[in-house]
Amino acid sequence: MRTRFAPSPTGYIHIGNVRSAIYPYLLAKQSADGKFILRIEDTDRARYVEGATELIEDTLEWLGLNWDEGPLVGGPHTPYFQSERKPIYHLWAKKLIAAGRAYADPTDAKTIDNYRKVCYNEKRPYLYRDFRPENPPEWHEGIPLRFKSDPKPRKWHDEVMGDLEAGPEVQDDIILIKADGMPTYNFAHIVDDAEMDINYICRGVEYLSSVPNYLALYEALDLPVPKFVSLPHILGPTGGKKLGKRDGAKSVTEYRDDGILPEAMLNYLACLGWNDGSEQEIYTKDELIARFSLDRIQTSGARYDETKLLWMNGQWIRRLVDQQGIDEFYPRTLGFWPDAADNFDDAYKKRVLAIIYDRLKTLSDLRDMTTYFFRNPSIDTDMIVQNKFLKKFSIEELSELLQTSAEALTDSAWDEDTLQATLNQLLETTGRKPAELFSLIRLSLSFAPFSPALNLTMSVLGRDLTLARLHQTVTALENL
RNA sequence: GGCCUCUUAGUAUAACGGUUAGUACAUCGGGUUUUCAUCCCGACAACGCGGGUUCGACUCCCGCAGAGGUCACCA
Repeated sequence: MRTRFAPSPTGYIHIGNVRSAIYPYLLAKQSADGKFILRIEDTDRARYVEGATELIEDTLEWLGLNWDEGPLVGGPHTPYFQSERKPIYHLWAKKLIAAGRAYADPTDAKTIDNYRKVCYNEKRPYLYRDFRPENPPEWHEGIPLRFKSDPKPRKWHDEVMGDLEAGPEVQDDIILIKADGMPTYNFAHIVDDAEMDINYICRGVEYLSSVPNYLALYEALDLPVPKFVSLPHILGPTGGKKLGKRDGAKSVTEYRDDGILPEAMLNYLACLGWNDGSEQEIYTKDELIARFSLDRIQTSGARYDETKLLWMNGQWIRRLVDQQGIDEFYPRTLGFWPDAADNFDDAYKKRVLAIIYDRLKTLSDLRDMTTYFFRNPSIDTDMIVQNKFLKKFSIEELSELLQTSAEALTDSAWDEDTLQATLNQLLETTGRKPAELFSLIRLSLSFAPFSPALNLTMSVLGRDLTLARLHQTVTALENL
C-alpha cells in the first residue's frame, strides 16, 4: 500500500483540503509495510508561495501525519519536488512523441480563445482535438506539448463513488508540458504516481471529470492504473460550496494557536464524512488506522461544524489529562496562560490546571478563565449586589457574612477537605443556603462569572490571598 | 449550456426491503443538596418531490427539482 499527499505550495493547508492528507495516511498505515508519501507539486511558478512547503510540513507534523518519503526525510524516489523532476517528465514526454501520441502545439493563446468562442456560438462543446494542427512542428522547450487523445467510452471504478463511466466527448488533447517546460498537473501526477509506485490516489472529487483523460494517458504511457479514491468536499458554513479560503477557512495550524489539540482535530476531520458504522465518537489515531475503510467514506459533502470540533476538543482535554495526568499534559498548555501567570512557577500553574481543566473547551480558555489566580481581580461590586442569589440581602448583611467567613477561615486548616468542612460549618452558623454564602465568597475571590469548586479555588489561592480578597470586598461594599 | 456527482432532523451521521427511523453536536428542560463546566436523565427535531417494482421501500428502478463539481499553458 503506497499513498500520497501531493499539495501544491500555494499557501497554508486549511480544513477544506487536509482530509486528502488524512485519509491516504490512514490507508497507508493500515498495512505493516504501507508508505505515506509527501510530494510537493510546485510546477506553477506564478502561484508558488515562499514558505508554503514549510507550512505544509508543519501542518502534517502537528497532526501526526508523518510521511515515510518526501521532503526532509528523502526516500527511494527522490526528489519529491516536481520542479526538480523536469528531466523525468521530458523523458516520458519523448516516449509519447515517439509513439505518435503527443505533438507540439504552436497555436497562440488568442487563436485558442477564438476556437472556444466558435464552439460557444455553435453551441457545441469546445474540444481542442477538433482544431488539432495539421503539421505540428517538432517539439522543443518553449512551446506546449499536447496529448494526442484517443477518445472512446471509458469505464472505471472509484473506491468511494463506485462504478463510473464517461463518453469520448470529455476526452481531449490536454497539455502535457507547458511552454515554460514544466509539466501540467495532468501529466506530472501520472508520471510521478507511477514512478513512485503509488497505488491509491486520494484526491477531491473535483478531479472526477478529468479521470477519462487520465485513463487515456495511462493507456498511452502503458502504465498501470491505480485505484481512485475521490473525496467529497468539506462545505463552507453557508451554501453548498466547498470550503475555501474565501469562506475564511482558517489554516489548520491556526487551530493549534487557538488551543485545539491535534488529537481532536484529526478525530473531528477524520469523522467528517467517514464513520465505522458504530456509535463511537472519540477515536485515537491508532483506532482510526485500525477502523478506517474506504467503503465507508461518505459520497456527499459534509459541512464543517466548529461547535462540534470544540466539543470534541473538550472531550480530548479531559481524556488526556485523566489518562496522562497533569504533569504530562501541562507542557501543552504553555503559551496559553494569561500574561499575569508569567511570574508564577510551573507547580502553581499545574495546581490551577488541575482544578480548571475539566471546563476547558480549548487551551486558550485558560487565558480568560484563570486570571484571578495570578492577579488581584478588579472589584466589581455589581456582580455581588445584582447576583440572583444575593440581591435580596442588604449591604450590611453581605459585609457581615463575609467577615464571619473570614474569621472562620482564619483558623481553618487549608487542605481541600478541611476547607469544605469549614465551609459547611459556616452554612450552619450563618443559616444561609449554599447558593447564597458560596456565591458571595466565590465572587469576592474571583469576580469572575464562574470558577471551580469553592474549596478547591481557595486551596490553590492560599489562605493569605483568600483572606485579603474577602477583606477588600468588605471594604468595597462598605464604601458603596 | 454540455458532461459528471450528490440529496435522512439546524449540523455530522446509522439503516444494507419489514425498526416506535438509532446516535452525537447544537437547542430546550431536569438532576448531580454553590456559580460555570463536567457527568447523568429527558424533550424537540429528518427520509427533497413525483411515479413505479414489491405483500411491504429511507433502502431497488425511472423522472423532476435542488445543491455541487468540471469544461485552463491552476492544481
